[in-house]
Amino acid sequence: MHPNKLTFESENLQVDYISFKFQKLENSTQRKIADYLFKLGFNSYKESGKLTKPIKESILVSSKNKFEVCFVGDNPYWDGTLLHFSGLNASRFYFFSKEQIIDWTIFSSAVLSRFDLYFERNYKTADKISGREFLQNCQKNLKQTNKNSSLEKNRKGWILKIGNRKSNHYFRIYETKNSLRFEHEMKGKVLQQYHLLLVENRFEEFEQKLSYQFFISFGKFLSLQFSYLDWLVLKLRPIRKQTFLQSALNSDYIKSEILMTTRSFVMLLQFLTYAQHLDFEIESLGGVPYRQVTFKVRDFLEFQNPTIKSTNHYQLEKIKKFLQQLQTGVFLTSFDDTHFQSLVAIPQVKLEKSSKQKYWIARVWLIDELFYYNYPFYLPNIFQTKLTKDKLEVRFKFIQVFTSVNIEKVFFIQEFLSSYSSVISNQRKNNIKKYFIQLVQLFKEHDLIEDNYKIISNGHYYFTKEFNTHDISEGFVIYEKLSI
DNA sequence: TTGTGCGTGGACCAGGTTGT
DNA sequence: ACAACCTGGTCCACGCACAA
Repeated sequence: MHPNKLTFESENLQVDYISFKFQKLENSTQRKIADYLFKLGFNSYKESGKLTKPIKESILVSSKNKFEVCFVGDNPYWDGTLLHFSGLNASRFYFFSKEQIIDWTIFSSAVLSRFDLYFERNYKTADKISGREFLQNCQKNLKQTNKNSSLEKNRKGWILKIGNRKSNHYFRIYETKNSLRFEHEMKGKVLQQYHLLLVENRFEEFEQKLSYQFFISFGKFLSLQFSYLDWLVLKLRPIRKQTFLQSALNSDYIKSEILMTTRSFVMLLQFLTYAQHLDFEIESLGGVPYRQVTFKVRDFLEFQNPTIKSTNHYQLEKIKKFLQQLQTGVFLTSFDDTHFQSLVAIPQVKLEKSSKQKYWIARVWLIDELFYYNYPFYLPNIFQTKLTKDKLEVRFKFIQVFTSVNIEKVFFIQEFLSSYSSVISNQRKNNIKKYFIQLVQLFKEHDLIEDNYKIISNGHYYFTKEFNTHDISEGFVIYEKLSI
């Protein structure tokens, strides 16, 4: 399965409601549908849409059947009929659809009219605020926009309703026993486009589109800094609109501790970016397609750092060592995501000197899937230049903190400075702080961060619109901008 | 005079809201 | 549910100011 494909299963989305509409449903057709669904385990009921408290009448019911559907006819302002599958009934019906045992000719006069999905976010001990406080905060933010919302308490707990029930997109976030449930209700024209995908069994596309819609919709009006939305941030990063920078450095989530030198790790990041644009041949090893890329070692050196001569023996030697290290897999553990780790596993590296020419040629096998991977981060390549030790460490630290899960990025400067084993002068400390600020400016120019920051003083965080070196002696905070 | 750059307003679209 | 209506946002043409 393609890693960039969103499926309900991979995204942990549950189907919670499905309904179909019939512009005109004859009794005979209704009977036929009821019979058909009865055989699949669904009891049929009917209701009148006119009554506020509808009475459920049986059409075809047996105690053997565990599921049910409801026909709603006799509507005000409209003389069609709706067929509702609620909760588990919907998820059962969708299961049958995916197993391709639904005979869609029975439903030929029906159009998909509503589809609900939900995501369940379990409470975690690290959550700083309660679910209720989170909902209150969400509502506070929503009030500043023109979206209408209401926060109510029902017998199960608090529930935040967003949008108009009648509108095409309606959202509810509510408490359950040990989770928050994020529910999205889709209706109308937007949904009707997907009707064909469903009845033609094009589930990959169907689920891809609806999952995408689900994440984007929630992302549009929720403030992502809350821990209850950690799952959403992870989903949105790879599918957001990324302004592609020239020679962007693509990166996945990097661990807060890496077990190698900064220079080697930076070289790996550069190599992953470099390899994207190389010519290749596909070869299969044990059923898995690999890309065999071939390149001159000196070309990679030039890509890595255009300011040094590509014939620099010392630098070439370092790259060769690095390439040989690649196949040992020591780099993998520096990435947080296990799936990504498996993608950057490199089975083989070959170095050879062409007999006629004088340059070294490298052949590297990379998993082909890696090249279709939607990286969560595309960053300016801030390493393509000769860097002093301090500059390099600062730049790497910056990338490392930036490629963390939370959209709030906290830089502890004091801690960073004290990690130096030797005593460092105040002037040097000052320069280090300057390097950090330069990077903040650079990221701001690339529109990768919001323009409000925080500075840390005596352990407290203060909002600010700008800062300079003496404001950040303890540290500072920036916020990643997720444009969707 | 001509070309460039920027700011304004109107057309258009998508989306949500309202009335039946 | 549907159509009519409203709204906010984007895009582009147009025109103005300014420099070459």
